[in-house]
Amino acid sequence: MAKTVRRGTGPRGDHNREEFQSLVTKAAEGLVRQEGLRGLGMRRLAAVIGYAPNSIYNAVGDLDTVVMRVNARTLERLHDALVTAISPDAPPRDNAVALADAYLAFVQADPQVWSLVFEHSLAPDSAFPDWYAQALARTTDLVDRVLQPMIPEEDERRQAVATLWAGLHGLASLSTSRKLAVLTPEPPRDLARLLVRRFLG
Amino acid sequence: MAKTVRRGTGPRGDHNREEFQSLVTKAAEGLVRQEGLRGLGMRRLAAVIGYAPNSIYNAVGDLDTVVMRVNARTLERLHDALVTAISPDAPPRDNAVALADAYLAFVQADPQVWSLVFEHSLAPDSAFPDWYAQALARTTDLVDRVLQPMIPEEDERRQAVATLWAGLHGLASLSTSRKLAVLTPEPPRDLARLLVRRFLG
DNA sequence: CCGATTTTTTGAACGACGTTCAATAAGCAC
DNA sequence: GTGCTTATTGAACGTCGTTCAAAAAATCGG
Repeated sequence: MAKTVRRGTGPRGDHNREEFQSLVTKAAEGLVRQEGLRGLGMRRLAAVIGYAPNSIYNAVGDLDTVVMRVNARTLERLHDALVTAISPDAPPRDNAVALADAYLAFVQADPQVWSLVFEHSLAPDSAFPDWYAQALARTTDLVDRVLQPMIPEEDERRQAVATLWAGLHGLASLSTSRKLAVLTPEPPRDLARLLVRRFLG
Repeated sequence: MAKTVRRGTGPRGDHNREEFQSLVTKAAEGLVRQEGLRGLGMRRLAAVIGYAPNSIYNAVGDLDTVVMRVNARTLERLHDALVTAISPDAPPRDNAVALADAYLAFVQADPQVWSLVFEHSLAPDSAFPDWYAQALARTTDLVDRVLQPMIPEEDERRQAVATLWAGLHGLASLSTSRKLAVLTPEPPRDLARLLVRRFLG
């Protein structure tokens, strides 16, 4: 015995790089889910996964990078949730409403993690990350495809997608920060349906 | 001489309590305007106004309180900007579009300070501050009055106000975080007009 | 006008934080 | 085994928000 005692340094061999990154990301997501952005700290995160902070710096990067990774995962999860909400043979209008419903359901089920995507503001001089733009485009493309039969013209449809997307975002954002309930008792899902129906005429 | 030398303690008599609070709020607003939420720190704020951090704690409170005060001021400024945008004898539709324009112009002119209102998320267990709800209601009431001739029924109008307000917020929010330009090259003002026009039929 | 009390102001300290440095140990190629 | 790369760590640095206790100015009662 006493052979497996850690002496403090050296690789453990428990994870390869990718596994460790995933471990860090999921642990960070859990912290945010329970206590929000304020609950996510480097030392705390390291303690949760049972490593020293430096291991996170080595394999992932600083706190901003960790947040970005959580956000990337959130966008993927949102995309998956939206995909299962639409059915190819349903009327476009129904699909649009179903997308709005799924969006708000996703946000309501995981408000703190979703909020992290927008609470975290990247430095205004740094370039917009490519993977981030792509993850966003992958999701809004879903809306684009749903609207295609209703708005065949490309530019017009792109504007409609952006506007509807922003509208849903606004409803979700004000909802999670309790600024929507102050204005009206209606659940955000009803307002989202109102928005989609009125916008699509 | 040397009579006016500060020896480190005791009131200065330069400001009464209200003036000092206003001084702190405006200095904090300036810091946020230049460097965003990350640029606002207690020690830095104290240094800017030439006092010790403790004086801010004494007269105002902790950093969260300072942020709240800046946000209250921002909502007031937004309200003033919106009031001057509408004219009582214009068609309601034009006033609605004018409100949207003024909103987005305000955000574009002061994006960092405006973002602070939504970046700062209050603790989820604490009660929603009354003055905050009132400042919000004061502003959305403007929208309500503008829509009154178009949507006479009260409940329906309240929902329309909330939805439009959230939609504008979403456009502004995605715009300041550069997440809207990724989707479409149109300036947010055009999308806001699209939203208002389509929504109001 | 003076003494007591309240209010304002401060330096110093505390604990926690993000991040970096230098050292050490494990895994790996040959 | 030997040398090299990689993972891992404790300790340190500077900064931060906040609190404490003391001191000085303002205020008030007589």
